[in-house]
Amino acid sequence: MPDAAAPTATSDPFASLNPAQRAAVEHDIGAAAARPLLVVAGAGSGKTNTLAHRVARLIQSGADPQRILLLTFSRRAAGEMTQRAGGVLGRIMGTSAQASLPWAGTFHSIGARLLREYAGRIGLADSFTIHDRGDSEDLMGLVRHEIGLGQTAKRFPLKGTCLSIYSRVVNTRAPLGDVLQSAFPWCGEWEAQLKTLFGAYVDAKQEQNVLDYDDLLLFWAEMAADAELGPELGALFDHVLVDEYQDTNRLQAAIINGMKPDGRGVMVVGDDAQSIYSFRGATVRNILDFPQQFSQPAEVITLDRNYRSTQPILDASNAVIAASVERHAKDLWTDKVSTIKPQLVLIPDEAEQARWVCNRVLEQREAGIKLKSQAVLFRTASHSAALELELVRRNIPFVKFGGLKFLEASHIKDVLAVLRFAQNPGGRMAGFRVAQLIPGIGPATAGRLLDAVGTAAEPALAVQQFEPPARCAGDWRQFADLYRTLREPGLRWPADIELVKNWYLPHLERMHDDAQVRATDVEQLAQLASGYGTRESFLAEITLDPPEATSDRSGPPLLDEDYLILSTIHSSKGQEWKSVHVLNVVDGCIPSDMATGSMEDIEEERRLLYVAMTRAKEHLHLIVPNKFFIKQQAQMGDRHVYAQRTRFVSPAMLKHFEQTVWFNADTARSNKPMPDSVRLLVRERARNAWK
DNA sequence: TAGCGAAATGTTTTT
DNA sequence: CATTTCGCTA
Repeated sequence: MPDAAAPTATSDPFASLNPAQRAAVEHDIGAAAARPLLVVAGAGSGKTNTLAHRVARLIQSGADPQRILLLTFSRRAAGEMTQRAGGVLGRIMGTSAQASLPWAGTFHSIGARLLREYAGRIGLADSFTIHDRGDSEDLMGLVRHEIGLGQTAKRFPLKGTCLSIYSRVVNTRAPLGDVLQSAFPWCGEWEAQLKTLFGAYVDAKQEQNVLDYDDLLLFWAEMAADAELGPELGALFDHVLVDEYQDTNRLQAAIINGMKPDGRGVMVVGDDAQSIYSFRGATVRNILDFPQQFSQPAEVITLDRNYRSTQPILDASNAVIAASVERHAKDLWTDKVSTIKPQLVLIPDEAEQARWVCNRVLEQREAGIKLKSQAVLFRTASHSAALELELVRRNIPFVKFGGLKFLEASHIKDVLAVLRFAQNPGGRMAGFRVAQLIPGIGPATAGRLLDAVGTAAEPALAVQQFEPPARCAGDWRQFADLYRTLREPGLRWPADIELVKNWYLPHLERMHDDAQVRATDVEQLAQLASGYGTRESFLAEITLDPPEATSDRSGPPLLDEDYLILSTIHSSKGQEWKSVHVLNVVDGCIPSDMATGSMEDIEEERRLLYVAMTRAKEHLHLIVPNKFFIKQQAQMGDRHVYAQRTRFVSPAMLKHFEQTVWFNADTARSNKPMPDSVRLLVRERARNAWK
């Protein structure tokens, strides 16, 4: 986040704040109880900084850091906030001691912690494991199959769709019928069957002692709504601070409301203009309605001074967002003058787009902007494919955020499944996967095994005694021994993962040609694991906060090495760069043609473009390829599509942009030859990365 | 019933 | 196009 006014060492650490930020920081300090507070913080308005100062100020005025609940969007944000608050605190108290905020984290991770602590009280075994999206889908698929929805006369929604519907129902707290009508109209006819399916799905989860993402919020909300537990939970915390409030859903609002019905000590920060997670059930209504949500009205403070971008960039961004329908009105302003307007670059096609971006990135690098200070943003992970090829061809190192995850690789899933099965023998998805790693064991045998384990008092014993088909007896012995060891109480983490690794590697070798590469990943996972205290916390954290960046073929960039940032717009949230390129700013990509169904969808796409644009500090380029390649459904095959500039940049807004038309990047290159020195340097670096 | 080869099928964003 | 699902054979 923007370092608004980076506080300098002065007698008053709050002197650097502007009046609005200061008002937020000082809100009801010294009063008997803080009234609820909504801070509407525009992009780049020093939101993180303000929140960190607020936390420091609370602690300074006597609040107990152990009793501050700080809910952030990602763990990275939580870490940043803790660190900054610690910094401010250090200056106040004259110590360098870190403010330790034990209750800082995402809704989901805090939920997992609370549930673990309260498990006994709500009839949950505390050995529960958490299903990630993939596991949840698989379980949904299994249940779907079991109750015979697989072969209905007309096609029944796929498991992924079913899970999306279920998740939306839970997160929006809306009746199934409404959700189907508004978000999944083509599934409307299946309402009754879906209801049965979801019931069975919930039963399966409970039987197996597993929770999915939604349960972490749902169970927490249920506790908060309980007459006895709700007040008890609320009493754990004197202050509840929520970041990125525009991206919370109704379930999350209910959690806050249940814990703090009078809104005492509740402070939320967000920007309705940056709400981009409605597909996850987030509703902009949360922030719009917040002022009236509690038994007493909330105070509202608006931060509209932007410390990030130049005025021309803000002018263009303001123009884009001004067209949206409902919002807390605010126009961002700054005193950063500049004569450089954002560029709107018209380009023939995607290949030229990739070349143009590479040229421009290198040019800017020559001009002193490090690769790390430049980012390329796009709506969909696959939009960067052509660019990635070009970057690799030119040996420009990059790291990509969003899109495919480490966690989704099958070999990583395998290893985690073994650990999960050891942690929670009732978790069938994990057990099912693990058993089938052994050659000779398929779905049927695996099913028998799980039945045996499920009814046994001592799971390890059941595994020992299980009799698989004779031909896999040897492999089976090895697994049974591993499992027994993993279940032994004396085992000290991370010894577990070493054992699993040794057992798994031979299987990996047998199953995959590229076992080498995969083994490296497993090794990496083991490294990661050693950073956690227990198997339980490792499993919980890794599913709730997976390592997010994937750096493909350009080689693993060393930490201190310079590399370009590629990111989906969603993953770019809260970040900033000196120079930002936005790819495919055309109708069909932004707004995505998947999201042109309702007006709300389109509004969200507009905000998405706004978020992308407001990431830029000095240089902003919106690139509009005239023609782009589309991998369409079988109907017409792959084909080129002629695209229009996005509808969100209307003709009236063009005055805010400098338009550039690029017919052919080859000609362009001969006009502006790319300096050889750069190419050589970058190549050398890339090569050195392997030495 | 395991495991392989053939056919269909569908594509956003993420905790 | 690449993954998942289906159906067949050993």
